Order: sequence, then structure tokens, then C-alpha cells
Amino acid sequence: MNDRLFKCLGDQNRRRILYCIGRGEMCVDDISTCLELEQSLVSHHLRELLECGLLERERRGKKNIYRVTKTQVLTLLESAKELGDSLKGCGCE
Amino acid sequence: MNDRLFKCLGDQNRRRILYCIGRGEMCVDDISTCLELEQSLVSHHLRELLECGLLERERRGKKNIYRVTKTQVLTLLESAKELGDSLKGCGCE
DNA sequence: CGTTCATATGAACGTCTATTCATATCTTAT
DNA sequence: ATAAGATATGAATAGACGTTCATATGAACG
Repeated sequence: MNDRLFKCLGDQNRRRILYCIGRGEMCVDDISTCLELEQSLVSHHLRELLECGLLERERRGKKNIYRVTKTQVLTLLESAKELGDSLKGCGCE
Repeated sequence: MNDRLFKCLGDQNRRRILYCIGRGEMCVDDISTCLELEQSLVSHHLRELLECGLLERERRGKKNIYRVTKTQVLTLLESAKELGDSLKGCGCE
């Protein structure tokens, strides 16, 4: 268990998407242009994040708006970043 | 960046190894029998954890002793666990 | 030195995963 | 109803990853 969460966060583009949305909300196209990723690719990743329960979706007109449901994931990413940085200067690139 | 760390923690067996060693130290064979994993497999995973900088190795006689260098990773695993649990009851299995 | 214990390494294999391309779906406006 | 905008979906592909098996390495000890 927890495997899916880690696998989900294990992809850089998905983490970028989470960071990008942050505590606000965004539609697919905005994320797509913001991160310079293909719309289709973003959609696929959003689906995974959604199924993991990290995001929620809301229809608003033509657009689908995404929001981070569990903001804990942002702090988790932050701690991971700190840990990752502290691993840099120890012979392991 | 940070990609390798997440990928590393993305494997259940590697997380089990980290938990298993915990704040103590263990040799390969102990981990192997403790987790009921092939010695070879454990060795491969230890190598990855080592290269990520999460573990350090020490030769002691015939044995190789492994230790968790960055205990922050244990707390990180803990927070991830909590987050993962909170994701269970929201329609996403 | 040869043997045994403990571990590392490399090749091989199947499986999972990210990405792309093409197309379908759904919504609003004309 | 048709068209255009916005997004989702499915197939296909290439590359990465986890596991296993067989073998190599290294240390201690007779």
C-alpha cells in the first residue's frame, strides 16, 4: 500500500503539475501552456493525480478546473525537496 | 531533480528495507531473511538506496553493514503514510 | 592455497510507464 | 444543427524498472 501515491509522485511532470496548481485552481490548457507540455500528456497525468485523490475536478463552462484537495501533499513535496538537497553533497549525484 | 529520490522511494521493497534498517544497522543477509526477499534482490535495492545517499555501508569482517544516513527519510515515509491513509476514503481506491 | 561464507554484479526477461498521435466527447455559441 | 473550443481517451511505441538466475568478488580461516 501507499505504493500508488509514491509512484504518482515519482514522476517529475506530475510533481510540476501539483506545484503549478498549488493552492489555487487551473484549467488544463493553462497548465499545458504554463509547463509547456502537450495537452494530451497533461490530461493523462491529471487523470492519475485525480485517481490518487490528490486533485479534484470541477466543470465550469467548457473548462475543467482542477484543484489540489490534499494540501499536505505540497508540504510533503517540500520536505522531500529539502531531503533531496541534503543528499546532493555526499558523493551521490 | 529530486526525481531519483522519488523513484527510489517509489518501490515498496526499498521502503520496506528502509523501515527494516530503521535507526539501527543491518547486514544484507539479515534484511534478506527478515523481509523474505532474495539476497540478490536486496543487494540490488541496497545499491540504489546507497547511490541515492539514503544509506551508508561499512565493511565489518565478512559482512557489509548498512545504516540509514538521513533519518529524515523515515519521517518523510511517515508523513507519506498519513497522507496515503487520508486518501483512502474518498472514492479513489 | 583452497574452501566457505557473505555479498555484489551482470545478463536476460517480462512488465510497467511516459509519451505521442489520432480521435472521440462534451460544452457553448452561431 | 453545425461549428469551434476544451478536454478526455485509446492505441501504439519506446524506454525504464523489478526480478531472477548464474556467476564473480572479497574476506576470513583451515
